[in-house]
Amino acid sequence: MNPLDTARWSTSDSRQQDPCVGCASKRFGICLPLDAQALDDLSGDSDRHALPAKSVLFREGDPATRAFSLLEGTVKLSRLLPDGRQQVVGFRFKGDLLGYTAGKTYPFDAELLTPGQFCRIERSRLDALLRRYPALERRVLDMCLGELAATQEHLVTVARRSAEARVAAFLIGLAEAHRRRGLLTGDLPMPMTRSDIGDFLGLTLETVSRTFTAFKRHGWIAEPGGQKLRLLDMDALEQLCAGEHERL
Amino acid sequence: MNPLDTARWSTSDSRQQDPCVGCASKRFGICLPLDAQALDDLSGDSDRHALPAKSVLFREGDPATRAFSLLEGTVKLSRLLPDGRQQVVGFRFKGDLLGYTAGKTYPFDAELLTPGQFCRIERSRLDALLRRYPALERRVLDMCLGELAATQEHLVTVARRSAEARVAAFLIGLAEAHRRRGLLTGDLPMPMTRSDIGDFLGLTLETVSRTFTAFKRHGWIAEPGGQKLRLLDMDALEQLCAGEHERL
DNA sequence: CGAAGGGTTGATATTTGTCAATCAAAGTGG
DNA sequence: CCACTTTGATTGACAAATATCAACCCTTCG
Repeated sequence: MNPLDTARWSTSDSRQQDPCVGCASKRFGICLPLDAQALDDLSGDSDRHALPAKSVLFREGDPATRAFSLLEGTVKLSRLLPDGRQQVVGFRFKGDLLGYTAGKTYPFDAELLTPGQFCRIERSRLDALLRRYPALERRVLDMCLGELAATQEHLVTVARRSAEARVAAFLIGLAEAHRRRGLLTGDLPMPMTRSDIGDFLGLTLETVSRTFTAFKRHGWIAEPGGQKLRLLDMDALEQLCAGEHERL
Repeated sequence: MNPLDTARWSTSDSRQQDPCVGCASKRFGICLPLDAQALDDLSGDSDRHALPAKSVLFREGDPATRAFSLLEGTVKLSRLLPDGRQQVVGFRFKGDLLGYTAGKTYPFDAELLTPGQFCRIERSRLDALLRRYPALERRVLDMCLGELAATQEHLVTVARRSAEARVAAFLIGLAEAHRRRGLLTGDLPMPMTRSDIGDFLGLTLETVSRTFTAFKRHGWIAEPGGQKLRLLDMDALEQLCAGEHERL
C-alpha cells in the first residue's frame, strides 16, 4: 500500500463525486457508503470551512473533539520531537479523513500546505453516527486499516532504504496518490518543502536537495516551477525504489 | 503510544481473564466487550490451536482468509524486501489480534518466536460477526486505531533517533508491553534475536549487539541467560530515549 | 563430534548529517 | 515601486554515525 495514499476507495470510483450537499460531500471521503437518510443526518451535524495555506487544523495534544473530512487541499501531519525537530507522519489529500483517533487528544499536528476546504464534525456526533450507521463505521474501519498498511509501508521505506530510494519512493507515491484521485494532469503539484520531505523520509533537507538535483541531472524529473513536478522516467525511479543501485 | 504494545484495553482490565471457553477466550483480546450470546457465536466459529516456536501463521501475499487471536506466545511480523532482507513491522503478544487486514492478502509474515496458542477464525465469519455485534466491530476499530498510533510512534523512532536511542526505546516498549499485561516478574522474556531487533529498528545486528554490550557495561541492563532481560536503570534508558546523549 | 545458529568484537568503508556560504523568490513596509 | 527581510534551495567541505566485512566464540542439536 502506498504510504502517501491511505484511502481505500472500495468498490466505488472516487471520481464520480456529486456536488456537496450541505457539508456532507456525498459519495466522497467517509460518506461514500451512506444512504440519503444518513447523509442528511451528517449534514445537520457538520459544517463546511475554508482556510488559507499554513493554517493549523489542530495541534498535537489538543483534545480530539473534532474530525475533519478534507474536500480540497493538501495537509501535512507532523509530530514535534523533544529536541525541536519534527517528524512528518504523512500527507493527506482530498477525500481523506483527519483527526479521528483512538486517544483523547490528537497525536500530531495537522497543517494546510495549500488553501483548503473541509467538513468539520464534532467527535461525539461522529461517534453517534457510527453507532447508528454500521456502513459508516465499517468505512472508518476500512480507512483505518488502509492507513495502517500505508504507515507500515512507509516504515519499510524509512528503515531500510537509501536516501535515493526514499526520495524515489516518495515521488512515486505522490504520483500514485494523485493518479488515483483522477488528477493526471501531467505535472503534479508539490506544495511541500525540501524540509517537509526530509522530515517525512527521515533525511535532512540538504540530502533531499542533493537527491533532487541528482535526479534532475539524470533527466528523471523536472521542476517547471510553480510548485509543480514532472516525472520523466518512472522506470528509473522504480528501479531505484526497488534497490537497483544506479550510481548517482 | 508504545510501538510494541498496540492493544488498547479500553475500560476493562486485561488481567481479569476467565478460563477460555471453547475457543472464545472470554474477556480477552478482541472478545473483551462481548456478551454471552456473542461469545457463544464466536466459539462456534473459531477453533483453538497450539504450535511450536518458529511456526509460520501466515505469509505475506497469502489470501487473508483467517484472523488469529493470540492467547499465548510472541509473534514476529515481518515483510520480505526485494533484496532479501526483512523489515520487522512489529511484535505481538497475548491478547493481540493478527491477520485482520484491509487487503485481500496478508501484508506481512507472522512467525512464532516462542511456542504459541491462538484462536483461528475464518475471515468471512469474523466479518459476519462484526456486522452482528457492533461492540465487536467497535473493538476491532479501537485496536486498529491503537495499532496505527503505535506504528506512527515507531516510525518516529526509526526515522529520527540514534542507534542507542532506538535500542533504549525498544527495551522500554518491551517492558511496558509486558507490564500492561500484568507480567511484571522482574526479568522479561526476550525471545527475539539481535537480527530480529535490528530488522525492527532499522539497524544491523552488529550495531544492536554493540549497543547491548555498551548498555551492559554501564550497568543499565543485564542478561541473566535463558532469553531473559533485566532492566536495571530505567531512568538512564529513558534519558537516552529522549535524546539526552550520554556518550557510550 | 561436527555443523549450524546466534552473539561479540575489530578494522575499515560508506553514507548521511552538520556547518556554512550563497542565491533566488516572495513577501512587507515605507 | 523599491529596499529589506524572510523563506526556501543549492552546494561544498568536513565530521560522525553506522554499515560492511571478517574473524572468532559459545551453545545447541543432530
